[in-house]
Amino acid sequence: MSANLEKTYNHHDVERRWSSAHWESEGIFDAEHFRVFEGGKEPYTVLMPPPNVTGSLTLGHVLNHTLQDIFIRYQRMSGKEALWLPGTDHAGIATQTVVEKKLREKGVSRHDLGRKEFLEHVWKWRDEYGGLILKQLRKLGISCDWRRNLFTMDEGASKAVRHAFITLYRDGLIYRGKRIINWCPVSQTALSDEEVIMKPRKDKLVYVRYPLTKRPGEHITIATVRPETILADVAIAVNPEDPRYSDLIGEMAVVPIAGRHVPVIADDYVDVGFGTGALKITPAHDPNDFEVAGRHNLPVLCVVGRDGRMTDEFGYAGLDRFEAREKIIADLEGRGSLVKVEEYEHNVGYSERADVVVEPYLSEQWFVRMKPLAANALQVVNDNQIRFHPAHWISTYRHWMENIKDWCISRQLWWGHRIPAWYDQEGGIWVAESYEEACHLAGTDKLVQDEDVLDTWFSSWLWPLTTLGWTGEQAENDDIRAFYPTDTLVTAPDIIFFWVARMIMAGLYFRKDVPFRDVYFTSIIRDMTGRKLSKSLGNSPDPLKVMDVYGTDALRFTIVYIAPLGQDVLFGEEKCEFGRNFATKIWNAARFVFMQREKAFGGMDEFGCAYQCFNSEAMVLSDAERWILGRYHRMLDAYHKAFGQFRMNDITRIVYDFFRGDYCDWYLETLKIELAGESSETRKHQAVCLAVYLLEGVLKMLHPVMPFITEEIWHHVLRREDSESIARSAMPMPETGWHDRGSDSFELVQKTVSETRSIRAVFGVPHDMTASLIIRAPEKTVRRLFSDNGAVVEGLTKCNVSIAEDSQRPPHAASAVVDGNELFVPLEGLISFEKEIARLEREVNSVSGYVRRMERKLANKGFVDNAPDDVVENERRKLAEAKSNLGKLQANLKVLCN
RNA sequence: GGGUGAUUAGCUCAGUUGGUUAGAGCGCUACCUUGACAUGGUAGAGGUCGGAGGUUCGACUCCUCUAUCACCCACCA
Repeated sequence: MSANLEKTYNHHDVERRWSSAHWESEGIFDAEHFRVFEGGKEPYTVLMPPPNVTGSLTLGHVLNHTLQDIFIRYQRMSGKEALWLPGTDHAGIATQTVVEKKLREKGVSRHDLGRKEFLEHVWKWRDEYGGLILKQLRKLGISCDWRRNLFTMDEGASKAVRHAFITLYRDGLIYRGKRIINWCPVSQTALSDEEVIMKPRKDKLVYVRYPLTKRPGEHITIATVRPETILADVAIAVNPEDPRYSDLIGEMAVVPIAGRHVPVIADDYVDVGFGTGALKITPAHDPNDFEVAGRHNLPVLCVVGRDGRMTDEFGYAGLDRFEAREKIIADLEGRGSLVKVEEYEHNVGYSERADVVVEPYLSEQWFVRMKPLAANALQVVNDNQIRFHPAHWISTYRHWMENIKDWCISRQLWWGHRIPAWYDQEGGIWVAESYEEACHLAGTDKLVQDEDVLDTWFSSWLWPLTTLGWTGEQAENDDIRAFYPTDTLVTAPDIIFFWVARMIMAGLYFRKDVPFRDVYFTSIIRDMTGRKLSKSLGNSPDPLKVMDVYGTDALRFTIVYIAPLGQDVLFGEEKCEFGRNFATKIWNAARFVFMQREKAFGGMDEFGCAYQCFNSEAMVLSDAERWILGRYHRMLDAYHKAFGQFRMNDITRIVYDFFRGDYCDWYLETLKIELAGESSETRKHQAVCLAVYLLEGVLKMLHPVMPFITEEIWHHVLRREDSESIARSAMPMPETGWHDRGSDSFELVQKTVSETRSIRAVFGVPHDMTASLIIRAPEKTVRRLFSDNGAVVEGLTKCNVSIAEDSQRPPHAASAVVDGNELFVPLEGLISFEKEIARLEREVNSVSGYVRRMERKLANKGFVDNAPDDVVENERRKLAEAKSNLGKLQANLKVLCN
């Protein structure tokens, strides 16, 4: 490897050289429990939210996994034994749907194949395509311990699921019951409440007349949006307080079309103000009606089947529920039962996956009793044993926990963990690890296993345990002892209920300890107009393409830079220019530093020797160097603090600002001048060492965000083996006290340079022309500062500098005042007096306005009496400085006006 | 109906316990291809911080009300 970098930064080469495959073979990212137990290293663990096996990489993954990688790399470099647990989720409905769709293209349904053969197809599909997302994640450069990759259907995880189910069942927290659940007519399975999305929808509110049995000619009118369920009506309900209907309570009414005689009942549930104040009761097709029916001992009739088609005996059977609705409205009208139809917009539940209206469906399902689990899970968050970032998610979490309902965990699918329950011929339920065990318990071998599988999240909620090898019966091992509880969970806020809350419950229940300490909720990524990214909108850029065009580091840096804690992110791939430009800048700056190194030292060996002995404390520093070291340590301090506060976009901002604004724009520019000057060789050697030292520090700080480019450059800092990694190097720590060492005196030089450059630009002094700069500095220390930095000022302003305590003001000069020091740039032939007068007048106005405000402030007794002394003192000092500057500005203006 | 968050320059956003004349990137204007970098440099124009009130010596920052937008939760047919 040559000592310096290639002239042009090529991210493809760099990413190829330091690929995930390279590090996997070196075992660089592997974490071991013995290093915790015997090596005394502190553990740090991140749980990867397992992506769906059906998935491919989205920008959401990019943000999410980059953040996790940043945490992991940072902690690894901070000396912890950092473990990142990867894996994939079997994603029940999603995967089954994908495979069924593929089969359907060949004209085969899963029922044609049968359960066993269908599952073979799913496994085959998973083996073939299931690794795609992990491959893509590797491209992102994330540093997991890939040896521990877990799939939620692996044997260990499956064992854990069975154990969890059995334990909860024995503890009375899982039960089987007949309830109204959310039914997806497309996937033909039950869903949990969380899998139902409420969406506004326009429907018809239909007013229907029900004749009263014993009062010929009289009737009661109800309003419904689901007229097709009239066929299953078992009562009419009114509010007991409603005077309009009080005399009708106890009467019988006739259900149109069905001809059924049903009672008029009174129930508080009915809202007097809605519709007609009378409500039809259809227990099988509405959860509220089901409850009302329970209170009044009413029968339950069902007219909609599992496929969303009618099953009634009134001539609608086989019709889709929405077709039946239209037909019934027409039929009601034909019979004269229809009063009127109103347009009505209301919220309707849709199936998350299939995006169809969910059918409330009465069926036998398995449920988890959530209230007892929620109590502890809420407690640990209230007690700060688990911290949310940003913290405001606690109120959302709390609200859900306090209003929690039982969790429907059975799914009428084939792909998933089969429910470990068997039924005997009398209908008795036997929950056991295996058929054999169930037979043993039941005392018979005539048992049939429950056909259903478990909700995917029933395995996900055990993820913190199963990834560490917990199977329930095998509840203890070295990994769990070393790494549980895990530390940081990074996840999108939309699965706070699905996953985060339930993991907390499971951790507390099965391990008696929280599953993690900190939860970082990532931003939701939107397009530039604020819309959510989605495949159907076509507004979702392909991250792999973005990585290819701009570079993986550029994408990682950009997305973290623009993603503040707790805020949505508007992303357009052109934003990655920002990260790409920064990467290029780093490359070029490093190349420059290495060039200077080569000039000063010749060979890498000579440099290596000097660099390894280098100590900035033992070096005689220039003002610029003292300043940059002060800035460096201040930045380091801010950087580590930002990590502590989970302010991830701050860390990119902090390093970016330092590197661009301070290191490149000022410090490297002064370094050029220093090295071109007359200093001794030793001094030049030290200057180069310092430049490399600071560069290496910045590389380490950037490494968690930009792993590839920092790795490449780091390998050029010294001779290093390919097996070595910056990822295993030590993160620099801040030293305080640089402020006291006068690190800010260089700022006066900077201000002087900027003012002088401004004058040159405003008056159009040609670039190749050397001008003069006269500095009138009343204080000796300041004159000393300028004379020490004379070459720097001359180099950066392209002016010959002269310094004096009280020099004559040249006649044709532009002027400026910096901290009480006057700058004169003689511009014979170039100066426009009008321009200069206008410029000075603007400045005088601005400063005198400031002075007036400050005088008013300090004349205010309330301020002087109430504000802290140091604040008042500071304001006095500022006023004095401004007044002194103002006086000098006015004097210079006066000279011009005469 | 309840809850949460946002509102600062043309655009996208910083502004961490209230105390410098409110900052950056992109875009824009002018100048510059100088031996790290035009994916760059230097200089410049451009906001009074959604609106109204209040607390305070002092408010972009705290409180109240209000407007707009976004998201989450909620069984009124």
